[in-house]
Amino acid sequence: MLSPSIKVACSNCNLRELCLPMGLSDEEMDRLDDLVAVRRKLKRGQTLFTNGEKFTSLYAIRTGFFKTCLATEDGRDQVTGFQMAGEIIGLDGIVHDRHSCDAVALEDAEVCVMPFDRLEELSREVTALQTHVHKIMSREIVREHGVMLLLGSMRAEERLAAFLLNLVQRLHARGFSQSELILRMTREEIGSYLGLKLETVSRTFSRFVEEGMVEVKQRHVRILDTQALQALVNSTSQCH
Amino acid sequence: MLSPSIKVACSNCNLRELCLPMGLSDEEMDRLDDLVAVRRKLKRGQTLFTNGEKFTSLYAIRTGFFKTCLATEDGRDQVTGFQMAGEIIGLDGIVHDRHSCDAVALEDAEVCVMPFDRLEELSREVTALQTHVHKIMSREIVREHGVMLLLGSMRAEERLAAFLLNLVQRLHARGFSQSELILRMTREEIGSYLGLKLETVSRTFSRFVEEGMVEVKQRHVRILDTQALQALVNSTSQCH
DNA sequence: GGCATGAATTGACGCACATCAACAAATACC
DNA sequence: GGTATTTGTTGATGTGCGTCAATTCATGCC
Repeated sequence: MLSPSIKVACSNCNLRELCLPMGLSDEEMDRLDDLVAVRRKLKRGQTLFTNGEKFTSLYAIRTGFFKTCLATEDGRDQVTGFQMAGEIIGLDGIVHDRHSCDAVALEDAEVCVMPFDRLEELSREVTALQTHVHKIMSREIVREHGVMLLLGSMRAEERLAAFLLNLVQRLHARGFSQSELILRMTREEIGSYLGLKLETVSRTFSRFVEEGMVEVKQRHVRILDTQALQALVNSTSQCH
Repeated sequence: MLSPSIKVACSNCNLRELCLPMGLSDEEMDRLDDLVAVRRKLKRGQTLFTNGEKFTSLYAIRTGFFKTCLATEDGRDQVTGFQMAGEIIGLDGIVHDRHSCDAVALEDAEVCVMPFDRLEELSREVTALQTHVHKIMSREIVREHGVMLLLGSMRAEERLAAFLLNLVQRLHARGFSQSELILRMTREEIGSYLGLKLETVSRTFSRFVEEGMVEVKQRHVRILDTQALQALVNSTSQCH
């Protein structure tokens, strides 16, 4: 717990090396602090924004875990990503000034609200910020390329292995374990993200357990053999 | 053919309503013209950039048709997009200062080379340009969301229908027919993009023909029943 | 604390798409 | 202009994952 006397600001946020203020000078960071006027707390299950809603701000996740998902009229529901502390959501809204997906908190969360017009204004003056905003958007594009590869050409085992490795890697960058993680999402949500049915996700987990690659107790996962998972991911070659 | 006396510039490019200079004043457009120092011609099959190559510029397609694709060590090859005149490619390179995919000309093509550092510089001064760059990146993110939905939850017929409709819609915005198009890519490339094998693409085309929805003669496609294709796309609901 | 509800697991079965293969058509290349 | 190569079509067969269903296990709620 932060003592109430310590200002909640980018400059003393422990995510500053991962989040927007990465690489900014003290003075520049102060200006970014001013911009982040509001923080918003969400309970598990609440939506940060929804499809069709007017776009005003990007959101930097301070704590908690989100999913973004696309729901179509005909009842399809595709999870397009899972986001954790230090990551930025809302980029989808920029094109049409409306959000084109839903962002839902998968656990109690807090976000920094960054009004986009002010962010554009500031990034016209602070080159490092401009660069960083561009990189964040580009990173998202590249990430989605990876998901397309996964959805387009991987088998269930490969998809789940890639998913787990990606999660631990990101958690590790945030100071968590390289081998243990708690899934914040259901099997169904994992399945939606990976283009699989929840039963297939469950079965694939079980197969990983049988083969001694992971331990799974509900949402608690311990990775026992990272190498084996990694081998699974880059190896369609061996399978035929 | 342009007479040699007419300067090749954004200000008299017939794509200016679709490309970067959209919504810029004359003076601003002149400044963008200066930035586009080089144009580059490519023969069919040539690559504009490849995975790992140093990132320097974004490219605006003047003429021709491209695919971007991701090739992994283990021989997988995922087409991540098809791009036509007026569209911008190279955004993937911004994050790591290296391109993370290949861009290949599917027919003879010409692109405007836009050095990214100069583009950043100019977009710090020209607000409309800054906005537009952001929108272009956001649009790409949203497009990829759509592809994820397609790959994650659609059946072969739905995927191909969505693909065809998307293509004609974009071609139509460029002044081409709403119902006729020439595919610049092979069945295999379509399949890669849609997460299907080329045989499945071929069979699905044949089924569309049987049902009178399209005419297909090799790469020449005529859409006979847009409604039916559209109905296919948004209707998992009916299929179970 | 017990009941209700949602989440996860596991099995049996079916199907959409992949795979393998043969052939036809178009295009590229001497 | 004829041959080689690439691209596309179609059929037969296989299989990975989806579907349906039953059961167990958590979690939340009076």
